[in-house]
Amino acid sequence: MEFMEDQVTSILRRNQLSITDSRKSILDIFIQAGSALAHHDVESRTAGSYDRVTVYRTLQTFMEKGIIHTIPTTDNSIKYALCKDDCQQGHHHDNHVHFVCENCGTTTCMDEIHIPAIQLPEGYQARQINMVVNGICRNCS
Amino acid sequence: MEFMEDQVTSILRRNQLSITDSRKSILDIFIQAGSALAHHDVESRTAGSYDRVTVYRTLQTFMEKGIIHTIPTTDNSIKYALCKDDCQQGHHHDNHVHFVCENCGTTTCMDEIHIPAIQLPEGYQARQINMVVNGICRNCS
DNA sequence: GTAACTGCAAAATATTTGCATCCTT
DNA sequence: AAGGATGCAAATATTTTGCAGTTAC
Repeated sequence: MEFMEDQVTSILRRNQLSITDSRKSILDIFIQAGSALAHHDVESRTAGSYDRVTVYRTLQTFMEKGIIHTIPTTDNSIKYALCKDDCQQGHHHDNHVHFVCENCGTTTCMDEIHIPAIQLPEGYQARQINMVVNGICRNCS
Repeated sequence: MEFMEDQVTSILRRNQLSITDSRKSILDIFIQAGSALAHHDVESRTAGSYDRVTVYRTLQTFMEKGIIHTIPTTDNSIKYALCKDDCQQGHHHDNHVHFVCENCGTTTCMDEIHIPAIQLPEGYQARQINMVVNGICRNCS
């Protein structure tokens, strides 16, 4: 955990969050993972170091600060992800593509792919667009 | 419920499901609603006529038969929807746009809007694409 | 020192499973 | 009549809340 220490504390500090073990640890887990994680994934990776309630509250705090965001899924699992650009630059842009691998289950944010505009019916106003692509990822193909 | 009786029984029969009160009733609820419903919504609309477990099992059965499908959401609610074309013609096409109103919470399937193609990075294969648009719907604008 | 964070206990909510009974075919 | 569907009870899983003790600043 030492390696990412600077990046982790920097993100927390920038968001006016006090630097605690659980926050550092959970944030580090996201950075190391590089993909989206469900509550359960986070919990299992902390290996019981922190109370389940702390994990819930930490995820919620990170959500409120915009450090992580949820990814829409068709099953009932809520997945959270830390998107590279958002976090390093401190501004949140939501409109990116998410890829869910049907083989390994990994969910990744494809920040670099922009979502094409679509034509909505009369009277509808879009504020945010999410695109979720299911298929086979690079590792599994 | 008499009005939709034919349509409802026809859908059930086509999917080799026995015609029971709860199935007719729940299917009718989806047809009447015209938008996506969470488990909770279905349950409250049955007004306690059926056991909660029956609702779970019925939704699962409908899912397996392809009568309804889930819609990706960013909150933890799973929403189920019956898409007009799918159900009337018995073939399932998943690639459509879903609109979630931030004001009234209604989720609708926009079957008529096709999802534009996107360019995925090397090695990724798309099988299904979901697009979820958040904004203000026609009724709320 | 103080405000905020954490852990524990417990409540509230959501989902699944087993089994006996009832209903559709 | 037989197989499948339902209701009930209960087990399991998930999420939230309150509060006392601890920690970051």
